[in-house]
Amino acid sequence: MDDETAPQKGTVTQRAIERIKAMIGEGRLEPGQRLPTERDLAAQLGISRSSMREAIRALTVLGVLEARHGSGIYVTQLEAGDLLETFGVVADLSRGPRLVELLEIRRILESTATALAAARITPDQLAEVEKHLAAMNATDDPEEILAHDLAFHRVIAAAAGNETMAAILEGLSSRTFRARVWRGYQEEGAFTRTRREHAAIHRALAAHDPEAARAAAAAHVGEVEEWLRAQLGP
Amino acid sequence: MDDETAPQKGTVTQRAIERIKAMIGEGRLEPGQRLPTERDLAAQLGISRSSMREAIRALTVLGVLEARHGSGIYVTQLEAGDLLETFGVVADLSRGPRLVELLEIRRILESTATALAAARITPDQLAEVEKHLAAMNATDDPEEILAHDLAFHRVIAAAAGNETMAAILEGLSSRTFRARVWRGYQEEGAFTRTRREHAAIHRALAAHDPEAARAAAAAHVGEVEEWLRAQLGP
DNA sequence: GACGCATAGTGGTCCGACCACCCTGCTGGT
DNA sequence: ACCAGCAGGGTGGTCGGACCACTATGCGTC
Repeated sequence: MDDETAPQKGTVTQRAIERIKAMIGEGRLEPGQRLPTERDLAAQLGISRSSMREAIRALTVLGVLEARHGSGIYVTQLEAGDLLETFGVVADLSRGPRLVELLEIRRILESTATALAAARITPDQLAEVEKHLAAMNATDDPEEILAHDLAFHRVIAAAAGNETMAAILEGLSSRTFRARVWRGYQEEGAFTRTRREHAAIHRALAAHDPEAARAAAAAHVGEVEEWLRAQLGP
Repeated sequence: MDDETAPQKGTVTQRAIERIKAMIGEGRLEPGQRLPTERDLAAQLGISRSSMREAIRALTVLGVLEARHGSGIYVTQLEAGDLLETFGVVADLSRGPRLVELLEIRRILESTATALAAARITPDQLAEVEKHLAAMNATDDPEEILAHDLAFHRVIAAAAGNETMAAILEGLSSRTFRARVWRGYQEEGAFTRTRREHAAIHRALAAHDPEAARAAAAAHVGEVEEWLRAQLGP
């Protein structure tokens, strides 16, 4: 075995990325822990600081590491939000048929999350849902409506009790993604329908009726899905 | 307005990443297209080649760009597989309660995908499912069983017709993730139960019975989920 | 004891050089 | 005329060093 001198697979930067990921996976680096300096890390792996910086940058955008200027490099808490932020990138760069696929996934997850929320939601959380519902119906500013719409679903996802699912749904509802689809959808006077659907979701949540919540959420997303499918069609 | 000279938000590298992402989002860079050279790009944005390289590396690990040594930098096809490869990183670095959450998501998506597959699967695809099913039952080598198990579900996900969902499920079944959970699960003699569940899924697919397929797949993943939940509990 | 400043250490940026690889076009032969 | 082989230029990959911007620590001062 000569793994001592020449592994030599791929670029050095890629190898550095794998090495650091492995350290975290093996538990040698705990969440929140501070890493050695860039210079030390580069020396340890026998590569230049430039290459090490590229590796660190890559792991930073993946949400695994966090660099604090003047302080050091730290492992993130490795929570769902940290790691799944990149999911929003997928939504932002997707177009055409893939947008429909993403909405289909959102429909599946959102309906399940809403059903779970119906069973588990607390009075406080329900009050917050109602707050955003009221705010959404009290204004005509599309920006404000969109913001409260996002918050409405975010609270519900949080109430479902699965942080990972909430993070994914957050990515699937990222500002640019929603804005792109919402614009055209709302231009067709879908406001009243949207309000009716939101009211139905809220009713199911308040009644703690999971099946009704699932149906209402699925219909809510499904409406947009159908509209988008028609847009892309002939 | 002085956005001409000093946007100055975040690091220059971060800004470069956003700029390139924006170019793709606005359609100024098409999938498969070749970018200017690192040196030219750096000059265009007024930054050093080092910083530009970090930005490119970051977008490379995100699956947005692809660098070919000696040839140039290209935009990927931006397909689900390219962009969601990073989803596997999440699965690899997750532990404890988050593993259960990931399995819960996999149960939801896998059951839906299997139901869709039951309605849409072609004879050819069904034959491939049977091939892996037979191969899985014909050996005792855990490695081989795992490989055919993965392929079994991969074919089903593909038959569901949603490439994005298939890519996510692929990430949720990545080698290291499955290996870590499967090892302990199978050590408890779950082989026969797994085989029975796989047979049930195949039966539902062959009968083109979506509801039966959904139930069988949900039970299949749910078994592992329950086992893992028990492992983590007291 | 609390405040403020000097200082060492860290990540952020830039530069210039060289290497490894790919592609093209030319050259030489058949 | 055609094709194989080679040589060159262009590209990403790596390296080393220098300097800047920011943070945190500790010491001195009040």
